[in-house]
Amino acid sequence: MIKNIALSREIILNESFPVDYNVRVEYPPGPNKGHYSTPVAMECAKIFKRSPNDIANEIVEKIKEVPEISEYFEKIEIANPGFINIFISTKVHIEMIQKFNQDSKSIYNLVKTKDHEKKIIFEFVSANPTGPLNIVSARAAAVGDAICRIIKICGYNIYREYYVNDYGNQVKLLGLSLVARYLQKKGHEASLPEEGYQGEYIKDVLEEILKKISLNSETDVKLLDKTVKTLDIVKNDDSQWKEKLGESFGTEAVEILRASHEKDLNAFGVYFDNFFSEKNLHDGGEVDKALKVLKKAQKVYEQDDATLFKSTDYGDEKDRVIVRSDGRPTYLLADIAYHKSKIDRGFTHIYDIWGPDHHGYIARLKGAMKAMGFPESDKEKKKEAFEVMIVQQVNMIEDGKPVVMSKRLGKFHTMTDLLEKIPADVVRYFFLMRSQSSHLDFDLDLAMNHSSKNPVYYIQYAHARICSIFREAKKDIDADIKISNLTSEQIKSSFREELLLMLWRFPEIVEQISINFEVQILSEYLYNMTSVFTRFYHEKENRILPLLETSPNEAEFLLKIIQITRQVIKEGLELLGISAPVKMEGLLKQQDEETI
RNA sequence: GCGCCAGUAGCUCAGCUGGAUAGAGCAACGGCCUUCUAAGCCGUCGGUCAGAGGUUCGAAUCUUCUCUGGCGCACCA
Repeated sequence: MIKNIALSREIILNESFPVDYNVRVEYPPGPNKGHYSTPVAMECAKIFKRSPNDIANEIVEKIKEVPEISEYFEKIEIANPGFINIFISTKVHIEMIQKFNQDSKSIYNLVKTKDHEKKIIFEFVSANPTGPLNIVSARAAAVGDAICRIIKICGYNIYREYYVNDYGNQVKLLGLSLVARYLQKKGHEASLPEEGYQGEYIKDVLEEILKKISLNSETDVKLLDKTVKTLDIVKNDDSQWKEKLGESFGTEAVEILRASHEKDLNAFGVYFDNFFSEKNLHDGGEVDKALKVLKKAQKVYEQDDATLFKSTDYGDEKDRVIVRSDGRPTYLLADIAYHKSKIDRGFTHIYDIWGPDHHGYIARLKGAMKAMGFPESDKEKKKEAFEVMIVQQVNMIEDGKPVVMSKRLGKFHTMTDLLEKIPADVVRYFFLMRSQSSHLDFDLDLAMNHSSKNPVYYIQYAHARICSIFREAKKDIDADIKISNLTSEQIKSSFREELLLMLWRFPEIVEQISINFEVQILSEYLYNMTSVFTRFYHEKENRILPLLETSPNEAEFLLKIIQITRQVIKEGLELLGISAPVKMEGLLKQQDEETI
């Protein structure tokens, strides 16, 4: 609908007001101000040096002259200081109902354009494989997954990737931490390395490695086995031996942890097309290649035996070391190589979601992308072709106090902890309720104690109610209900038009999110739409079962409305990765027990 | 010191690329089950949008400064 209005306005505008202008269409604050409105006259006032009201008048007159456009508008009003308020006609409702009647894809107004040919890669979560997934990773997973689902439903190709930092110092440290735990287990004196990983999970990982050794006889495992068996005769201060064992342990542990991340994410309903290994990047010489590209672009220089990238050329506050004085590449260079691989693999749009501790990193990586010649921006959309989003931190609040999270000290709330306490549907909704770029206080007590008042249940409840009505009416929920002779009176009364208008917004909102990635708009919308539905539901005139006897025509119409409502809730929740239950009995029982 | 995110109702937060009377939920108070699920609905209470200037027809939104809070500023990843 927005598109139709904007389009019609553009036709009109181009005639009398020849200006390249993007017409905005908004939802007005109240029903007396129209169903849709546009401030375009006010925005153009300055350009043409005329009063907004004048311009608005002229536009409205022009619209009235074009019958194929004006038949969609019941009336158009001008409100001070120059808003054009549009009231849509019954014809629009009838056409929209038919549209929703077809397969669910057709509601998104999918016209394949050249824009749909772009290849998008979306990288998110990418947690270090040195410990269990934490809450921020869970948030990133929820947000990234929802954005991917929305982009996909809008007809784009999207590839989901997870970058695994299975290389470097942290892996070594992880391995040495395991060696220390192993020695302790065998009754030797051993202390964790400085900055080592202290979490309890290290012991579980160790057990799993040892189990693997006893079950498996693959070559590298064999090597490990041999090393372990000779342990007792080796002095435990033999650092060379420790290094070697640490390396094997580290490699094994990283794979175990990575696999557990994947498992946790799958349980959360999040899937990836690929897990991209940093180690392969190093082993395959890709890191050196990236360095060569930067050198060729003349964006590197040497200083004190180290190699630096001139990120200041791209607005960074200082140049960054990419090769250390001892010749080892830094994480940044590897990351540049990783992003180079994204370009090499033919992706035209590269999006990342990073954790809050990486925001200082954006400038330098964006600089590197430019240095490698990746297009700066996509002029048609407002997003750049390479965009990094930051998911801000999550503070877990328990008993009114923030819970301290630290991976190194082993005191943290993992994603698994969270999902044990709170159902995945609720966790997802909480993470998707607010914009990812702001801090989030996650009140555990509130999430658990007030779960029955939780907005996600409210939405699911509406879905269950609709399913229940169809059960009671003995109708198939997917039945093709034909509507005939719809009158304007039928639509206008008892919150019906309010609900319909709300429903027509759904594809508009989904499309909007596919461009700006602000997922919380969808959760907000679903809640508000559900609220309008519940009001509609409670109106006596909208009670369907009695009407089936007295006025089947009316009943069919109402069934059609709730059928579409159900379709929107179901698809909307699906885009957020949340289930749409047919019944809510389980929770009802729970609540009854509480009241007894 | 520099940078990022923020400061909106008692609490947690929405408020879309400036637009009309600043919105939800929770909490508090008062109504509504002979009626398709009361996990609900209706109503009441509650705000100097941290503060001060600037831009303009119009600012919670953009901009500058100040104050407050959180986080980040490695030849770690």
